[in-house]
Order: sequence, then C-alpha cells, then structure tokens
Amino acid sequence: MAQTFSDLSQEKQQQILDAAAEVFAEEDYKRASTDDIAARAGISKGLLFYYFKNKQSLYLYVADHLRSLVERHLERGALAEITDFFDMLDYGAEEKLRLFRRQPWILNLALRLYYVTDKEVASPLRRRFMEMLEEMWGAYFSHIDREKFRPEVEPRLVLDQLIYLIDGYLHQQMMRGVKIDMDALMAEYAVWRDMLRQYAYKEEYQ
Amino acid sequence: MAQTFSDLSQEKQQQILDAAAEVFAEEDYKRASTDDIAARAGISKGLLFYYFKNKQSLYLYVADHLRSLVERHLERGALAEITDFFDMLDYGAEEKLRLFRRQPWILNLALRLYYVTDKEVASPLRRRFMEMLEEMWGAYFSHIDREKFRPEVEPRLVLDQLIYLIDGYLHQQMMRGVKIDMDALMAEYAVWRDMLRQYAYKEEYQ
DNA sequence: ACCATACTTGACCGGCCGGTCAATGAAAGG
DNA sequence: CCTTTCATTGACCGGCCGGTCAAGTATGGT
Repeated sequence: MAQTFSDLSQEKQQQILDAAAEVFAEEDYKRASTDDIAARAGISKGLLFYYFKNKQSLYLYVADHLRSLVERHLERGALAEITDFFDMLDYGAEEKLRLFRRQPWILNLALRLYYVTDKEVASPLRRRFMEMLEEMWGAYFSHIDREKFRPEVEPRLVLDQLIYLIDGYLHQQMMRGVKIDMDALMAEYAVWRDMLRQYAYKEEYQ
Repeated sequence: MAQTFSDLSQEKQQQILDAAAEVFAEEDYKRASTDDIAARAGISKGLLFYYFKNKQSLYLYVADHLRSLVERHLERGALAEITDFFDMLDYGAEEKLRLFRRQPWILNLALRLYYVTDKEVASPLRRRFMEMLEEMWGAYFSHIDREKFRPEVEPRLVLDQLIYLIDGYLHQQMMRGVKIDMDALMAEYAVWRDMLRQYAYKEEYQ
C-alpha cells in the first residue's frame, strides 16, 4: 500500500483489513473479489484501489499483517530461560493454541494463506513463510541445550520433522473437510513430541 | 464424460487426456483454460464440450484417470507375501519411486491435485483421496503382522504419521519452490521409517 | 467566500473464459 | 445419389472482475 493507507484512522484501517481478511479466508485468491471486499468494508472499490496498488499488494499486506500479529503475540514471555528443546516446543505450542482459541479466524486465514497455490501470490507468500521460520528458529532455538541430543541428530532437522507432521496433519484434516480441532491437534502433538524426543535425545535425557 | 468419449480411439483419448493433464498440472483449476486444453489437444473447444459436460467433469475425469493409473501400477507384485509393516512401506515406496521416475509428469499432476483448494473441485477430489487411502490400507496392510507392535501403538496411526511426514515434506519443498527430488525424499523417508519403527515396534523386533 | 487540495464515488472498460449453437462436413445406409 | 445421422467447427454470448477515471464532495487555509 501507499502511505495513504497508514495515514487512516485505526478504525478505518481495521475495517478494511477485516473485510479483506474475511473474504480472503473464504475464497481462494482468484475467486476473492475486490468488489466484495470493498462492499464489506463499506467503501467504494475506487477507494480500495486508491489505498492499494492492486489486489496482489492488498493480499500481501493482509499476509504481512497476519504475520506481525502472530509474531507480536509470541514475542513476550521468558524465552531465554527455556533451554530444553522440547520444553520450548511445548511453550510455542501453548502460545499458539491460546492465540487460535481466542481468535479462530486467524487460524482459518493462516491455513488459506499457507496452502495457496495461485501463481500470482504463491511465491511471495512462501518467501514470507520461510523468513518467519528462520526468525523463529533464531529467536527460539539458537540457545537450546544441544548436549542432550544424540550426536548424530541435528536439532534443526527434528524441528523440521515436527513441522512436517503438523503441516501434513492440518492438510489431511482440511481434506477431510472438518474444522480444525485444536484439542485434537494438541493431543497428536503430544504423541509426536514424545516420539521425537525418544528419537533425538540420549538415553539419560529421555 | 458421456460414453461418446470412451468410444473414441485410444490415441484420440490419450491426446485429449494428455493435453488436459498438461494444462491442469501447470495452472490451478480456475486459471487452467479449456481453450488452452482444446488447442493443445488439436481439437475445437466445441468438441471438448461435446465429450465432457463441463470443465469440472473433465477435471475429475483426469483425476480418476491418474488414480487408476497409479492403482494399476501398484496392484501387481506379491503383496500377500509381505507381512512386516515396514517392509510393506518400503515396497510401496520403491514402487512409487519407480513410477515417478519413469513418468515425472505424474508426480507434478498428482501434487497439483493433492493441494487443490478451489471450491469447485476440492471436495470431490478429497473424497477420492480418502477412498484411495482406505483401499490401500485394506489391500496392503490388512494382513500385516501386528504382533510386532507395542500393544499401545495402533498400526494405522503409524501409517497416518508417515503420511503426515511425507505430506508436510512435499508441501514444504513446494513452498521452497524447488522441483521435488525423489532421491532426497527417499533419504528422508528412510530416516522417518527407522524412527517410526523404533517408536512402534517392541524391543525384540527393532 | 473562494480556491486548492485531498478524498471518495460508481459507472465503465476490457480481458478472460466457460459454455452454447447454428452451420458445415463426413459417413453410412439404402 | 440422396438423406439421415453423427462428428466437428469456431464465432459468439454473458458473466465476472481487476483496474481506471472523470466527476463530485469534503476540508482547510487565506
């Protein structure tokens, strides 16, 4: 967007952002219409394109907004105190659980963005996800205790595996057409975590 | 399709199917145009719609074709002789590897179909995937040796976990924008399999 | 009151594309 | 041949939608 948008009052920005987030969560990129967004935001389409160069940049703006919202939520807390890899995972999981429970629309939108395949936005979005992942790795896991790991197991790969599991699980649930049940996910997560711990940690740290 | 299509000569059918598969592999459902398909198949658009009721049914026909192609490929072989769960996994993995190596376009199309989010086709497609999964479970794993499993571990859930891992891995690779490297995938698979075996099998069968 | 600037509108354009249909051609049968 | 049937064409329609723009309205400074 141009700075015209950021000059708007907080409520006006929110209003437009909410409308866009809503529509983009309901339909894939191609089918989500700017007419629809403008109507729900209570403004004319012309004005929408006065704030945003085009649909794509609006989409990416919404994505960035979501990202900063999630990051802000995870930032507080005493990260530095946790040195155990799996305790850290638990901490992150709990935090995200709370976030998604409080505002379920965030999860819906995030899933939609996460599984976008549309040419026009897929590649910028995946760059964002990769960045986020790297940031997270740096912030959360750079100072974990590697001593507990078996020498042949690289911590980062363990995290990757957990991400694969969650990713695949969510995708399968979406395929089944069911709403994501965070409690069920957390139960699965607990099993995966224990399995991964058994695989990654030395005997004495199990 | 109507039976008019199945009455066509094998080559003509193939020609059209190939064109459709090609286009559907390149673009998402909405962007893949029937004009394009007709042109690549060397027929008029009118004729395409003479054979297929609409774009959606063509899409699903291509999906069914792919499914039967994969199923046919996996059917032969001495399945009944394998009773070890993880040997069976290896067998399935090897077979699929060979298939995808010989005809890489199959993998591309399959991935596209697997990650479709378009309203108009997502739900019929996911029904097909679920059916396929159940069939596979019945055909491959109904007679495996459950004795080797720890009592608290349900074999089906172990398979699900492997599927999650593969699903997530493929998705992440796609996000990274790289072509899927089957050798890398097989290397990862080997790690996952060993981890899952350690988790699922009793000590004496490790 | 006036003017300049910024904000806001909605009608409109043009491109894309799924799907239709009247017309044409090709076979087949008598 | 002639006619009936089927296969095939491509021009065309209509809907959708991203993006534009001339015109209108509010705002604030002088």
